[in-house]
Amino acid sequence: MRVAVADDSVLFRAGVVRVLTSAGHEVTAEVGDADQLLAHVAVAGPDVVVVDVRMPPTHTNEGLVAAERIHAEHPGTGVLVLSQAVEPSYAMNLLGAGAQGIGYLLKDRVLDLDEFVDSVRRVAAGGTAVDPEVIRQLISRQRGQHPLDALSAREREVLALMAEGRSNQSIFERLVLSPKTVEAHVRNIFAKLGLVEDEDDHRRVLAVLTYLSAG
Amino acid sequence: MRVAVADDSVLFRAGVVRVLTSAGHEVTAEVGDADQLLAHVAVAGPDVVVVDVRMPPTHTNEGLVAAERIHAEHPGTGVLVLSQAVEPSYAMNLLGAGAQGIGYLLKDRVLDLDEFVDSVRRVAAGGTAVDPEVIRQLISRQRGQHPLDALSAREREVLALMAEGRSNQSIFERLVLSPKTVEAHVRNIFAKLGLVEDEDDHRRVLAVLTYLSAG
DNA sequence: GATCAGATCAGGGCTGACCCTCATAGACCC
DNA sequence: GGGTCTATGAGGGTCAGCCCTGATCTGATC
Repeated sequence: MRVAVADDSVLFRAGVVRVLTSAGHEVTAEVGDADQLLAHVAVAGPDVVVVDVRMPPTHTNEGLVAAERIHAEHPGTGVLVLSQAVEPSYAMNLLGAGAQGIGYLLKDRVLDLDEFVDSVRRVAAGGTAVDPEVIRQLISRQRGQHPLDALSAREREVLALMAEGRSNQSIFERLVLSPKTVEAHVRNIFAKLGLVEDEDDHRRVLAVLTYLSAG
Repeated sequence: MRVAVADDSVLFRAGVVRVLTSAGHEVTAEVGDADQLLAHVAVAGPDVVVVDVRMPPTHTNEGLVAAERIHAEHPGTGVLVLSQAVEPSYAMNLLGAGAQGIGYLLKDRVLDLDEFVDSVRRVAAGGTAVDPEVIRQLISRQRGQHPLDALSAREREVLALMAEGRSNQSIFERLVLSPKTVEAHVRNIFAKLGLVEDEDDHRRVLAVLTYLSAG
Protein backbone atom coordinates (compact mmCIF):
# COMPACT_ATOMS: atom_id res chain seq x y z
CA MET A 1 0.00 0.00 0.00
CA ARG A 2 1.32 3.44 -1.02
CA VAL A 3 0.27 6.32 1.18
CA ALA A 4 0.67 10.08 1.02
CA VAL A 5 0.43 11.98 4.30
CA ALA A 6 -0.55 15.64 4.59
CA ASP A 7 -0.54 17.49 7.90
CA ASP A 8 1.12 20.75 8.80
CA SER A 9 1.97 19.55 12.30
CA VAL A 10 5.33 18.01 11.66
CA LEU A 11 5.42 15.90 14.78
CA PHE A 12 1.94 14.50 14.22
CA ARG A 13 2.74 13.82 10.60
CA ALA A 14 5.92 12.05 11.60
CA GLY A 15 3.84 9.87 13.89
CA VAL A 16 1.47 8.85 11.11
CA VAL A 17 4.39 8.11 8.83
CA ARG A 18 6.13 6.04 11.46
CA VAL A 19 3.05 3.98 12.17
CA LEU A 20 2.47 3.25 8.51
CA THR A 21 6.08 2.46 7.62
CA SER A 22 6.42 0.27 10.70
CA ALA A 23 3.47 -1.70 9.40
CA GLY A 24 5.31 -2.23 6.14
CA HIS A 25 3.60 0.35 3.97
CA GLU A 26 5.29 2.81 1.64
CA VAL A 27 4.86 6.50 2.31
CA THR A 28 5.20 8.24 -1.03
CA ALA A 29 5.04 11.77 0.34
CA GLU A 30 4.78 13.75 3.54
CA VAL A 31 3.63 17.30 2.87
CA GLY A 32 2.46 20.28 4.90
CA ASP A 33 -0.13 21.85 2.68
CA ALA A 34 -2.96 21.00 0.34
CA ASP A 35 -1.38 22.23 -2.87
CA GLN A 36 1.64 20.01 -2.39
CA LEU A 37 -0.67 17.08 -1.76
CA LEU A 38 -2.71 17.69 -4.90
CA ALA A 39 0.43 18.02 -7.02
CA HIS A 40 1.83 14.80 -5.60
CA VAL A 41 -1.35 12.80 -6.13
CA ALA A 42 -1.56 13.97 -9.75
CA VAL A 43 1.83 12.46 -10.58
CA ALA A 44 2.32 9.62 -8.13
CA GLY A 45 -1.18 8.18 -7.74
CA PRO A 46 -0.91 6.73 -4.22
CA ASP A 47 -3.41 4.12 -3.04
CA VAL A 48 -4.63 6.37 -0.25
CA VAL A 49 -4.00 9.78 1.23
CA VAL A 50 -4.19 10.65 4.91
CA VAL A 51 -5.15 14.31 5.27
CA ASP A 52 -5.62 16.72 8.14
CA VAL A 53 -8.79 18.82 7.66
CA ARG A 54 -7.10 22.04 8.67
CA MET A 55 -4.04 23.18 6.82
CA PRO A 56 -2.40 26.40 5.66
CA PRO A 57 -2.97 29.12 4.73
CA THR A 58 -6.23 29.68 6.67
CA HIS A 59 -6.20 26.50 8.75
CA THR A 60 -9.93 26.08 8.24
CA ASN A 61 -10.67 23.42 5.65
CA GLU A 62 -7.97 23.35 3.02
CA GLY A 63 -7.21 19.73 3.75
CA LEU A 64 -10.85 18.80 3.41
CA VAL A 65 -11.23 20.60 0.12
CA ALA A 66 -8.17 18.81 -1.22
CA ALA A 67 -9.59 15.50 -0.02
CA GLU A 68 -12.84 16.14 -1.87
CA ARG A 69 -10.96 16.98 -5.06
CA ILE A 70 -8.80 13.90 -4.84
CA HIS A 71 -11.87 11.75 -4.26
CA ALA A 72 -13.60 13.25 -7.28
CA GLU A 73 -10.63 13.31 -9.67
CA HIS A 74 -8.87 10.12 -8.58
CA PRO A 75 -11.57 7.59 -7.82
CA GLY A 76 -8.98 4.88 -7.29
CA THR A 77 -7.33 6.79 -4.45
CA GLY A 78 -8.76 6.37 -0.96
CA VAL A 79 -9.05 9.45 1.23
CA LEU A 80 -8.74 9.28 5.02
CA VAL A 81 -9.42 12.60 6.73
CA LEU A 82 -8.18 13.30 10.27
CA SER A 83 -9.72 16.01 12.35
CA GLN A 84 -9.15 17.39 15.82
CA ALA A 85 -12.89 17.75 16.40
CA VAL A 86 -16.08 16.63 14.73
CA GLU A 87 -17.12 19.12 12.13
CA PRO A 88 -20.46 17.82 10.96
CA SER A 89 -20.87 19.93 7.84
CA TYR A 90 -17.41 18.90 6.65
CA ALA A 91 -18.13 15.26 7.34
CA MET A 92 -21.46 15.45 5.55
CA ASN A 93 -19.91 17.00 2.46
CA LEU A 94 -17.23 14.39 2.29
CA LEU A 95 -19.37 11.34 3.04
CA GLY A 96 -22.32 12.61 1.04
CA ALA A 97 -20.29 12.26 -2.13
CA GLY A 98 -20.29 8.49 -1.69
CA ALA A 99 -18.51 6.86 1.17
CA GLN A 100 -16.48 4.27 -0.74
CA GLY A 101 -12.82 4.89 -0.29
CA ILE A 102 -13.50 7.49 2.40
CA GLY A 103 -12.45 7.73 6.03
CA TYR A 104 -13.09 10.36 8.70
CA LEU A 105 -11.33 9.82 12.03
CA LEU A 106 -10.71 11.99 15.07
CA LYS A 107 -7.09 12.47 16.04
CA ASP A 108 -7.49 12.09 19.76
CA ARG A 109 -9.76 9.07 19.40
CA VAL A 110 -7.17 6.96 17.60
CA LEU A 111 -6.28 4.72 20.51
CA ASP A 112 -4.82 1.67 18.80
CA LEU A 113 -2.14 1.86 16.16
CA ASP A 114 -3.04 -1.43 14.50
CA GLU A 115 -6.63 -0.32 14.19
CA PHE A 116 -5.51 2.93 12.65
CA VAL A 117 -3.38 1.13 10.07
CA ASP A 118 -6.29 -1.17 9.38
CA SER A 119 -8.54 1.85 8.77
CA VAL A 120 -6.04 3.25 6.29
CA ARG A 121 -5.82 -0.11 4.53
CA ARG A 122 -9.60 -0.46 4.41
CA VAL A 123 -10.01 2.98 2.87
CA ALA A 124 -7.26 2.26 0.33
CA ALA A 125 -9.19 -0.85 -0.67
CA GLY A 126 -12.34 1.17 -1.32
CA GLY A 127 -13.96 0.65 2.06
CA THR A 128 -15.07 3.08 4.74
CA ALA A 129 -13.69 4.08 8.13
CA VAL A 130 -15.68 6.60 10.15
CA ASP A 131 -15.31 7.32 13.86
CA PRO A 132 -18.51 6.36 15.72
CA GLU A 133 -18.68 9.79 17.32
CA VAL A 134 -18.75 11.37 13.88
CA ILE A 135 -21.62 9.09 12.89
CA ARG A 136 -23.46 9.89 16.07
CA GLN A 137 -23.24 13.61 15.44
CA LEU A 138 -24.28 13.25 11.82
CA ILE A 139 -27.39 11.43 12.93
CA SER A 140 -28.21 14.07 15.54
CA ARG A 141 -27.81 16.75 12.96
CA GLN A 142 -30.22 15.15 10.51
CA ARG A 143 -33.03 15.55 12.99
CA GLY A 144 -33.24 19.24 12.43
CA GLN A 145 -31.28 22.33 11.92
CA HIS A 146 -29.87 24.01 14.95
CA PRO A 147 -31.33 23.27 18.37
CA LEU A 148 -32.18 26.95 18.76
CA ASP A 149 -34.58 26.68 15.81
CA ALA A 150 -37.00 24.83 18.06
CA LEU A 151 -37.35 27.75 20.47
CA SER A 152 -40.25 30.18 20.37
CA ALA A 153 -39.55 33.87 20.02
CA ARG A 154 -40.08 34.45 23.72
CA GLU A 155 -37.83 31.59 24.69
CA ARG A 156 -35.10 33.05 22.53
CA GLU A 157 -35.42 36.39 24.25
CA VAL A 158 -35.09 34.73 27.63
CA LEU A 159 -32.10 32.70 26.52
CA ALA A 160 -30.38 35.75 25.07
CA LEU A 161 -30.63 37.45 28.46
CA MET A 162 -29.43 34.31 30.24
CA ALA A 163 -26.45 34.38 27.89
CA GLU A 164 -25.63 37.88 29.10
CA GLY A 165 -25.19 36.41 32.54
CA ARG A 166 -28.43 37.80 33.92
CA SER A 167 -30.27 36.34 36.89
CA ASN A 168 -33.91 35.29 36.59
CA GLN A 169 -34.84 38.43 38.56
CA SER A 170 -33.12 40.65 36.06
CA ILE A 171 -34.87 38.83 33.24
CA PHE A 172 -38.39 39.09 34.62
CA GLU A 173 -37.88 42.75 35.47
CA ARG A 174 -36.54 43.44 32.02
CA LEU A 175 -39.34 41.64 30.20
CA VAL A 176 -42.01 42.72 32.73
CA LEU A 177 -43.08 39.20 33.62
CA SER A 178 -43.62 37.27 36.76
CA PRO A 179 -40.82 35.13 38.22
CA LYS A 180 -42.92 32.07 37.47
CA THR A 181 -43.11 32.91 33.81
CA VAL A 182 -39.36 33.13 33.45
CA GLU A 183 -38.98 29.81 35.21
CA ALA A 184 -41.47 28.27 32.81
CA HIS A 185 -39.58 29.63 29.82
CA VAL A 186 -36.25 28.40 31.20
CA ARG A 187 -37.75 24.96 31.71
CA ASN A 188 -39.04 24.93 28.16
CA ILE A 189 -35.64 26.02 26.87
CA PHE A 190 -33.95 23.13 28.65
CA ALA A 191 -36.52 20.68 27.31
CA LYS A 192 -36.27 21.91 23.73
CA LEU A 193 -32.46 21.93 23.81
CA GLY A 194 -32.57 18.37 25.10
CA LEU A 195 -30.85 19.27 28.34
CA VAL A 196 -32.08 16.58 30.70
CA GLU A 197 -31.44 16.76 34.39
CA ASP A 198 -28.08 15.15 35.09
CA GLU A 199 -25.90 15.33 38.16
CA ASP A 200 -22.82 16.10 36.08
CA ASP A 201 -24.28 19.01 34.17
CA HIS A 202 -24.92 22.65 34.93
CA ARG A 203 -27.76 23.05 32.54
CA ARG A 204 -28.01 26.81 32.55
CA VAL A 205 -24.38 27.08 31.48
CA LEU A 206 -24.94 24.42 28.82
CA ALA A 207 -27.94 26.32 27.46
CA VAL A 208 -25.83 29.47 27.29
CA LEU A 209 -23.04 27.59 25.52
CA THR A 210 -25.55 26.29 22.98
CA TYR A 211 -26.75 29.82 22.39
CA LEU A 212 -23.22 31.12 21.95
CA SER A 213 -22.28 28.29 19.60
CA ALA A 214 -24.97 29.47 17.21
CA GLY A 215 -23.02 32.67 16.78
CA MET B 1 21.14 10.64 23.92
CA ARG B 2 18.53 8.48 25.68
CA VAL B 3 15.01 9.85 25.66
CA ALA B 4 11.74 8.83 27.28
CA VAL B 5 8.53 10.03 25.63
CA ALA B 6 5.19 10.44 27.40
CA ASP B 7 2.00 11.40 25.60
CA ASP B 8 -1.37 9.71 25.58
CA SER B 9 -2.00 10.57 21.93
CA VAL B 10 -0.55 7.50 20.27
CA LEU B 11 -0.08 9.07 16.84
CA PHE B 12 1.60 12.14 18.21
CA ARG B 13 3.85 10.07 20.41
CA ALA B 14 4.78 7.91 17.47
CA GLY B 15 5.81 11.06 15.64
CA VAL B 16 8.10 12.22 18.42
CA VAL B 17 9.67 8.78 18.64
CA ARG B 18 10.20 8.59 14.91
CA VAL B 19 11.85 11.98 14.76
CA LEU B 20 14.22 11.17 17.59
CA THR B 21 15.14 7.67 16.40
CA SER B 22 15.62 8.93 12.85
CA ALA B 23 18.12 11.42 14.26
CA GLY B 24 20.02 8.53 15.83
CA HIS B 25 18.82 8.85 19.43
CA GLU B 26 17.64 6.04 21.63
CA VAL B 27 14.08 6.11 22.92
CA THR B 28 14.10 4.21 26.19
CA ALA B 29 10.33 4.34 26.70
CA GLU B 30 7.10 5.51 25.13
CA VAL B 31 4.35 5.72 27.72
CA GLY B 32 0.83 7.09 27.92
CA ASP B 33 0.60 8.31 31.47
CA ALA B 34 2.60 10.09 34.12
CA ASP B 35 2.94 7.21 36.56
CA GLN B 36 4.54 5.02 33.93
CA LEU B 37 6.92 7.83 33.11
CA LEU B 38 7.94 8.36 36.73
CA ALA B 39 8.49 4.63 37.22
CA HIS B 40 10.60 4.43 34.08
CA VAL B 41 12.78 7.43 34.96
CA ALA B 42 13.43 6.01 38.42
CA VAL B 43 14.97 2.85 36.99
CA ALA B 44 16.32 3.83 33.58
CA GLY B 45 17.61 7.36 34.13
CA PRO B 46 17.22 8.73 30.59
CA ASP B 47 19.09 11.87 29.57
CA VAL B 48 15.87 13.72 28.88
CA VAL B 49 12.12 13.20 28.95
CA VAL B 50 9.64 14.65 26.47
CA VAL B 51 6.29 15.07 28.22
CA ASP B 52 2.85 16.25 27.22
CA VAL B 53 1.36 18.58 29.86
CA ARG B 54 -2.02 16.89 29.80
CA MET B 55 -2.30 13.20 30.46
CA PRO B 56 -4.63 10.73 32.13
CA PRO B 57 -6.50 10.39 34.36
CA THR B 58 -7.79 13.97 34.51
CA HIS B 59 -6.06 15.35 31.40
CA THR B 60 -5.32 18.59 33.18
CA ASN B 61 -1.71 18.74 34.31
CA GLU B 62 -0.45 15.28 35.20
CA GLY B 63 2.34 15.51 32.67
CA LEU B 64 3.47 18.80 34.06
CA VAL B 65 3.44 17.56 37.64
CA ALA B 66 5.52 14.56 36.59
CA ALA B 67 7.93 16.87 34.78
CA GLU B 68 8.38 18.98 37.89
CA ARG B 69 9.04 15.91 39.99
CA ILE B 70 11.57 14.54 37.55
CA HIS B 71 13.32 17.89 37.43
CA ALA B 72 13.49 18.03 41.22
CA GLU B 73 14.41 14.40 41.90
CA HIS B 74 16.60 13.72 38.89
CA PRO B 75 18.64 16.88 38.32
CA GLY B 76 20.68 15.19 35.62
CA THR B 77 17.60 14.48 33.51
CA GLY B 78 16.39 17.19 31.16
CA VAL B 79 12.67 17.84 30.92
CA LEU B 80 11.03 19.04 27.71
CA VAL B 81 7.34 19.79 28.11
CA LEU B 82 5.01 19.93 25.10
CA SER B 83 1.69 21.70 25.26
CA GLN B 84 -1.16 22.29 22.85
CA ALA B 85 -1.60 25.84 24.08
CA VAL B 86 0.32 28.30 26.21
CA GLU B 87 -0.59 27.88 29.83
CA PRO B 88 1.27 30.69 31.50
CA SER B 89 0.89 29.57 35.08
CA TYR B 90 2.19 26.11 34.21
CA ALA B 91 5.09 27.58 32.29
CA MET B 92 5.91 29.92 35.14
CA ASN B 93 5.88 27.10 37.67
CA LEU B 94 8.16 24.99 35.60
CA LEU B 95 10.60 27.70 34.51
CA GLY B 96 10.53 29.45 37.85
CA ALA B 97 12.20 26.44 39.45
CA GLY B 98 15.33 27.18 37.47
CA ALA B 99 15.37 26.84 33.73
CA GLN B 100 18.47 24.70 33.29
CA GLY B 101 17.56 21.42 31.70
CA ILE B 102 14.04 22.65 30.98
CA GLY B 103 12.09 23.05 27.76
CA TYR B 104 8.57 24.25 27.08
CA LEU B 105 7.41 24.01 23.46
CA LEU B 106 4.04 24.28 21.74
CA LYS B 107 3.02 21.28 19.68
CA ASP B 108 1.66 23.16 16.72
CA ARG B 109 4.59 25.53 16.58
CA VAL B 110 7.22 22.86 16.08
CA LEU B 111 7.87 23.61 12.41
CA ASP B 112 11.24 22.07 11.81
CA LEU B 113 12.19 18.57 12.87
CA ASP B 114 15.91 19.26 13.11
CA GLU B 115 15.21 22.21 15.33
CA PHE B 116 12.99 20.09 17.51
CA VAL B 117 15.68 17.44 17.88
CA ASP B 118 18.16 20.18 18.62
CA SER B 119 15.89 21.50 21.38
CA VAL B 120 15.68 18.04 22.93
CA ARG B 121 19.45 17.69 22.75
CA ARG B 122 20.00 21.13 24.27
CA VAL B 123 17.66 20.38 27.19
CA ALA B 124 19.34 17.01 27.73
CA ALA B 125 22.65 18.87 27.98
CA GLY B 126 21.30 21.17 30.68
CA GLY B 127 20.27 24.05 28.41
CA THR B 128 16.93 25.70 27.83
CA ALA B 129 14.40 25.59 25.00
CA VAL B 130 11.33 27.76 25.30
CA ASP B 131 8.96 28.67 22.48
CA PRO B 132 9.09 32.44 21.81
CA GLU B 133 5.30 32.61 22.03
CA VAL B 134 5.47 31.20 25.53
CA ILE B 135 8.00 33.86 26.47
CA ARG B 136 5.88 36.55 24.88
CA GLN B 137 2.85 35.52 26.89
CA LEU B 138 4.84 35.30 30.09
CA ILE B 139 5.93 38.86 29.54
CA SER B 140 2.42 40.01 28.69
CA ARG B 141 1.17 38.26 31.76
CA GLN B 142 3.46 40.28 33.92
CA ARG B 143 1.70 43.36 32.67
CA GLY B 144 -1.56 42.01 34.09
CA GLN B 145 -3.50 42.01 30.84
CA HIS B 146 -6.46 39.74 31.34
CA PRO B 147 -8.67 39.05 34.37
CA LEU B 148 -7.92 35.34 34.05
CA ASP B 149 -4.26 36.11 34.68
CA ALA B 150 -5.08 36.62 38.34
CA LEU B 151 -6.26 33.04 38.73
CA SER B 152 -4.09 30.30 40.15
CA ALA B 153 -3.49 27.17 38.11
CA ARG B 154 -6.07 25.26 40.10
CA GLU B 155 -8.65 28.00 39.75
CA ARG B 156 -8.16 27.96 36.01
CA GLU B 157 -8.74 24.24 35.90
CA VAL B 158 -11.95 24.61 37.85
CA LEU B 159 -13.13 27.46 35.64
CA ALA B 160 -12.34 25.49 32.49
CA LEU B 161 -14.61 22.71 33.69
CA MET B 162 -17.31 25.19 34.68
CA ALA B 163 -17.07 26.51 31.14
CA GLU B 164 -17.82 23.04 29.81
CA GLY B 165 -21.14 23.27 31.62
CA ARG B 166 -20.17 20.89 34.40
CA SER B 167 -21.84 20.84 37.79
CA ASN B 168 -19.79 21.20 40.97
CA GLN B 169 -20.26 17.45 41.52
CA SER B 170 -18.76 16.63 38.18
CA ILE B 171 -15.85 18.94 38.88
CA PHE B 172 -14.98 17.54 42.28
CA GLU B 173 -15.23 13.99 40.97
CA ARG B 174 -13.09 14.82 37.99
CA LEU B 175 -10.38 16.53 40.00
CA VAL B 176 -10.77 14.14 42.96
CA LEU B 177 -11.49 16.84 45.52
CA SER B 178 -14.11 17.41 48.15
CA PRO B 179 -17.25 19.43 47.36
CA LYS B 180 -16.05 22.06 49.77
CA THR B 181 -12.81 22.56 47.89
CA VAL B 182 -14.58 23.19 44.63
CA GLU B 183 -16.86 25.69 46.34
CA ALA B 184 -13.82 27.46 47.74
CA HIS B 185 -12.20 27.63 44.32
CA VAL B 186 -15.42 28.93 42.73
CA ARG B 187 -15.66 31.60 45.39
CA ASN B 188 -12.06 32.60 44.75
CA ILE B 189 -12.72 32.72 41.02
CA PHE B 190 -15.65 35.09 41.52
CA ALA B 191 -13.58 37.29 43.82
CA LYS B 192 -10.60 37.45 41.49
CA LEU B 193 -12.78 38.15 38.47
CA GLY B 194 -14.42 40.95 40.40
CA LEU B 195 -17.86 39.32 40.26
CA VAL B 196 -19.59 40.72 43.29
CA GLU B 197 -22.92 39.41 44.47
CA ASP B 198 -25.68 41.25 42.67
CA GLU B 199 -29.35 40.44 42.31
CA ASP B 200 -29.25 41.06 38.56
CA ASP B 201 -26.30 38.79 37.81
CA HIS B 202 -25.88 35.07 37.40
CA ARG B 203 -22.28 35.00 38.41
CA ARG B 204 -21.41 31.50 37.30
CA VAL B 205 -22.52 32.33 33.78
CA LEU B 206 -20.56 35.59 33.89
CA ALA B 207 -17.44 33.74 35.00
CA VAL B 208 -17.88 31.32 32.10
CA LEU B 209 -18.34 34.21 29.67
CA THR B 210 -15.14 35.80 30.96
CA TYR B 211 -13.32 32.54 30.40
CA LEU B 212 -14.69 32.15 26.88
CA SER B 213 -13.80 35.73 25.99
CA ALA B 214 -10.16 34.90 26.65
CA GLY B 215 -10.24 32.42 23.79
C1' DG C 1 -67.26 23.96 17.23
C1' DA C 2 -62.48 21.29 18.73
C1' DT C 3 -57.51 21.15 19.04
C1' DC C 4 -52.97 22.81 19.55
C1' DA C 5 -49.14 25.87 20.63
C1' DG C 6 -47.55 29.79 22.88
C1' DA C 7 -47.72 33.16 26.63
C1' DT C 8 -48.62 33.85 31.15
C1' DC C 9 -48.86 32.82 36.12
C1' DA C 10 -50.03 30.62 40.73
C1' DG C 11 -49.06 27.18 44.66
C1' DG C 12 -45.91 24.29 46.74
C1' DG C 13 -41.51 21.65 47.30
C1' DC C 14 -36.46 20.58 46.97
C1' DT C 15 -31.52 21.20 46.49
C1' DG C 16 -27.20 22.58 44.25
C1' DA C 17 -24.73 26.34 44.61
C1' DC C 18 -23.78 29.84 46.88
C1' DC C 19 -22.40 32.14 51.54
C1' DC C 20 -19.50 32.63 56.02
C1' DT C 21 -16.00 31.19 59.44
C1' DC C 22 -12.43 28.37 60.69
C1' DA C 23 -8.46 25.34 60.05
C1' DT C 24 -3.99 22.79 58.39
C1' DA C 25 0.01 22.35 55.51
C1' DG C 26 3.55 23.64 52.36
C1' DA C 27 6.29 26.89 49.71
C1' DC C 28 8.38 31.15 49.40
C1' DC C 29 10.18 35.55 50.91
C1' DC C 30 11.93 38.94 54.26
C1' DG D 1 10.56 33.95 63.53
C1' DG D 2 6.42 36.46 60.68
C1' DG D 3 3.73 37.19 56.53
C1' DT D 4 1.63 35.85 52.16
C1' DC D 5 -0.24 32.79 48.91
C1' DT D 6 -2.09 28.43 47.32
C1' DA D 7 -4.44 24.07 48.03
C1' DT D 8 -7.41 21.62 50.66
C1' DG D 9 -11.44 20.84 53.48
C1' DA D 10 -14.86 20.98 57.55
C1' DG D 11 -19.23 22.87 59.83
C1' DG D 12 -23.25 25.39 59.38
C1' DG D 13 -26.70 28.41 57.00
C1' DT D 14 -29.51 30.45 53.09
C1' DC D 15 -31.91 30.87 48.82
C1' DA D 16 -32.12 31.35 43.67
C1' DG D 17 -33.21 28.37 40.56
C1' DC D 18 -34.86 24.52 39.52
C1' DC D 19 -38.89 21.06 39.82
C1' DC D 20 -44.00 19.59 39.54
C1' DT D 21 -48.99 20.41 38.91
C1' DG D 22 -52.59 23.16 37.64
C1' DA D 23 -54.84 26.99 35.32
C1' DT D 24 -56.52 30.85 31.85
C1' DC D 25 -56.31 33.31 27.60
C1' DT D 26 -55.29 34.14 22.66
C1' DG D 27 -54.61 33.06 17.97
C1' DA D 28 -54.22 29.79 14.27
C1' DT D 29 -55.84 25.78 11.99
C1' DC D 30 -59.04 22.18 10.69
